[in-house]
Amino acid sequence: MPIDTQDRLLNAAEKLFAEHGISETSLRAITTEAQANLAAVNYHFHSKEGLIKAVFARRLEPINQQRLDLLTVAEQQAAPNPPPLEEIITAFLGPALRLSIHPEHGGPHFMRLIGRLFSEPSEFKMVIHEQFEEVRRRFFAAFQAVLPNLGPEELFWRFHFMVGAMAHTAAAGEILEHISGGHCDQSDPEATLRRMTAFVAAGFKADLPAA
Amino acid sequence: MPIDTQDRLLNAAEKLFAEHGISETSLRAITTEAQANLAAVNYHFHSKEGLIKAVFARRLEPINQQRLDLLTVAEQQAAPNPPPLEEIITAFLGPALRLSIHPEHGGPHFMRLIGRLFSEPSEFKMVIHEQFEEVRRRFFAAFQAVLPNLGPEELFWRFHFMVGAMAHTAAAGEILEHISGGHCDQSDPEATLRRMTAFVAAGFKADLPAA
DNA sequence: GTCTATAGGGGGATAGAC
DNA sequence: GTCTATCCCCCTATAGAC
Repeated sequence: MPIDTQDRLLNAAEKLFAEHGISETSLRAITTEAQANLAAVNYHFHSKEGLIKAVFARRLEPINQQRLDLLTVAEQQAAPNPPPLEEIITAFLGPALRLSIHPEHGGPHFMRLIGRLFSEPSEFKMVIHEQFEEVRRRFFAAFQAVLPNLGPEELFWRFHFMVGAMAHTAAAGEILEHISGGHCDQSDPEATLRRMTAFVAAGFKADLPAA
Repeated sequence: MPIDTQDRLLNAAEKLFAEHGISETSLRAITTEAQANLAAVNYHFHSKEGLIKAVFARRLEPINQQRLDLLTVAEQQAAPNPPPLEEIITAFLGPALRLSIHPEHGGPHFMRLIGRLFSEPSEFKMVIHEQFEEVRRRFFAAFQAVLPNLGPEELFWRFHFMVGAMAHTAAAGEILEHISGGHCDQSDPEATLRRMTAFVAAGFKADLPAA
């Protein structure tokens, strides 16, 4: 069955935004890729900005919902204790890292987009940060529960470092394989998830640096 | 003494690129900010692309040179043993994180630019990756020497995670203070360096994840 | 070296026919 | 809902006077 024009536009925009950047992608390029008419974007999304927001909204909500669900399950299983650190980290990183093997949820294209998102100019970021509000709050509380010896400042920094490792990996795309001389294989997201979780968990558990 | 037109253009471009993004910044905005004529960019740098490359070249070479120098010193001090892990990490992260307090070397503007660089579209990245070639090679070897139990694949991934934490922090700018509710203070780069080093060093030393 | 003026192209958005 | 045609703006780059 054929895909709706609206979805073809979203798919084309997602792909081209990820490959060339948002500002670098013209509506003309998008409508050509989607085999739609130039005016279709304005009809369906009112403007380029409307299209951009729609591209992100379509994917972000499910990912963040999945994160919250996984965290909830982990918390219920461990109750009344807090869930182990590694499980919290996996609940956060997993849904994002697994994107690459779910073409029906954007696959590698959206993964690169989301990785790049964090370093976009501030105008774009503001819209998106609201989407992460609840996720940040819930996970922050979960981290505090298993790491009671870390103050909020230190904890926030470590959370930030984790997001950096994740975003950088997501944004890297196939480039990573090239610069590593073939050492880094991204085709298995579960393997990447295990590596990243091990690294990040150790970082969270690190001794406080000497002041 | 007044500053050269060429430098005013580089400074203006650096600032505006960091604030709004490269593609989003027009030569008109740059020449206005620099109080120079529109044609000046083409006269001094031949094209917008020439200006972009000049903006990066001016700052990247000194940073990477400093990294190599710090690594060399650490290696000489520790010889014939490899330098401790923390010193290698500090040699890599320090020159980048300290940028923010050196206005004469671009300060916070270039810091945000360099952080964003890694997630720019591939066209920009290719030019830049060559600049990092030697740094990557030397540091990779240094890491291998102190962490002989890690295979090249695992080591490359951890190197990658470290770069992610650094780039994400650099790109975040003042946003970080807002979203952390004031918890994260970026005004002291040495404190950030200590935090990041502690986190990353623990990550490097983490046990291998179960396959 | 620095300016004005302009060429020449591409962009987003919209009106109005179908 | 979809198309064509077009408006109007802003962009980069350059020619040529000073």
